[in-house]
Amino acid sequence: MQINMNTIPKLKTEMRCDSCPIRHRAVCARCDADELSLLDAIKTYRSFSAGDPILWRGEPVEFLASVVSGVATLSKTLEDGRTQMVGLLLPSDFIGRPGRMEIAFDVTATTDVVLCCFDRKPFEKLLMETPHIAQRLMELALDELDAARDWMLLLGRKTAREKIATFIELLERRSNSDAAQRIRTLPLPMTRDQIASYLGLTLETVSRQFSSLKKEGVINFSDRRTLTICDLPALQDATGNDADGGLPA
Amino acid sequence: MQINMNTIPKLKTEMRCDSCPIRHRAVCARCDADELSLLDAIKTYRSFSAGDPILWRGEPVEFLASVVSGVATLSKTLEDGRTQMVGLLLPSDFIGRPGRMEIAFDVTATTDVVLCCFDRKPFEKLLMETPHIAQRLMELALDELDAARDWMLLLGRKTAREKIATFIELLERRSNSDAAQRIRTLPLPMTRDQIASYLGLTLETVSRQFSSLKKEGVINFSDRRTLTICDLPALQDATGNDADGGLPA
DNA sequence: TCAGAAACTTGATTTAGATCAAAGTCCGAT
DNA sequence: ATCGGACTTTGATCTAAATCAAGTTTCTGA
Repeated sequence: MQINMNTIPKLKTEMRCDSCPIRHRAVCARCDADELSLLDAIKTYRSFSAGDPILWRGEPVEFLASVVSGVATLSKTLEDGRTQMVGLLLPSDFIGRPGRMEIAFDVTATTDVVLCCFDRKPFEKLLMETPHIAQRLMELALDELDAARDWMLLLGRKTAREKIATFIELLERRSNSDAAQRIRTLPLPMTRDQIASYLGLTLETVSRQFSSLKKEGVINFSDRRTLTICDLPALQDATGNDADGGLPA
Repeated sequence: MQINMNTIPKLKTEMRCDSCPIRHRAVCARCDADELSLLDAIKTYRSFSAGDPILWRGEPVEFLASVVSGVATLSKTLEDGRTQMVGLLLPSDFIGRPGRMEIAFDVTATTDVVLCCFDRKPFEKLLMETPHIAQRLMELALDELDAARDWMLLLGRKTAREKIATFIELLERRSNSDAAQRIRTLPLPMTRDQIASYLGLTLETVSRQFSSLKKEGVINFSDRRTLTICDLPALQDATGNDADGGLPA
């Protein structure tokens, strides 16, 4: 199944940027109407099914892209096959690095994914000429760096329980669930195995920790991919993070 | 000892950018002579002694800076005191985030450190007007992101031995040692405790792994802060990384 | 020059999570 | 409707690294 971003057919859908779900968070967030139309002119949508590889490590990539919908993962592998997920790509996240064709990890769709892709050459030209795009890209990169550092703390020092609680809290925070709902339901976008890979655990440990949080009434599963947070404060308490968190949004 | 970057006296040394050791790698790397003189006008050197805190988490910072010499660390702490180092700052690395006063980690000097500091306001202005600076800053941020992802793999999946070997190999790679020397000697810029914090281990495990690599003849210590790599291939083999590594430099 | 502290090493013991193993559940395809 | 495989749960056992505990070496400052 040698599908990848370079060979997948382009789908020029009719979606207008105005009504794009990630319009105000993605790399185009700061663009005005004129700038947006420049991006619009070079964009192409591509779709991937759950499980499809999107990019492979070391392979040259002709595109840069924003995730429009769905969830993709970045992962790295040691020579003997141990793998670690090094990033989750959720809607509005950006894929690719200007000025470099190769990436140092594999990108895989874990749910059905739609990408908004930009051909490298014209995008890089636009980047030079459009500070609003360059600035936003920098901001996204720095946000990812912050997230990567949070994850280093998790991987290096948190217990299995804290890792699971942090993961659930992350999904909750990045989901578009109705704000002040006390009981929140969210789809788990990955298998236990993939969650384990993200958290530096084994799938058995992930399963046990889910079971234990469930027994304590902190969470519940209506089905194994659909999670309910029954006690958000207890969950936050279990993350090991400082309670402060900074100013209210 | 409430020393920090905002209160430390500025030392306007006479060093000219031309002869600066990080001229071609730091945020100024792409600047031409004119651009360099703009940076020169707003730069100030600040010195820190080994052990000094440079910045604290959450405190507003009036400066952005490049490391000129010495080694500093970024670290994060959980509420109960467990800490994880989330970055090593070596000469040419950049500190600070345009557009945000606060940082999410502590910065500490582990050796004597000299920073080349830029006042936030004029630097951000310059950033807007000077694509060569903005581009280089983006490149540095993306390099750090790559490094952070490598470290996530290390923290999540490597054994203690692999972590130590990777760490030594990193120091070797980033040191300016004479290129094709078969036996290389390098100073360890940190204590065992700090190394443990960087690698997600305890200091005892760090010590044991050093001892074991020493017994095998892979490394040697002339003094506990001075390391000799006796068998670089064996060391690289012990990192768990792919042998390929990409093109020769 | 020496006392005390900080940094480091090494050994003994414990433990969180990995590994090994066996069922149980769900889902899509015939 | 049911078969087969992918995914998940739970239990038993093992182990790498943490923790606990002495010592030893090196550095610092009086």
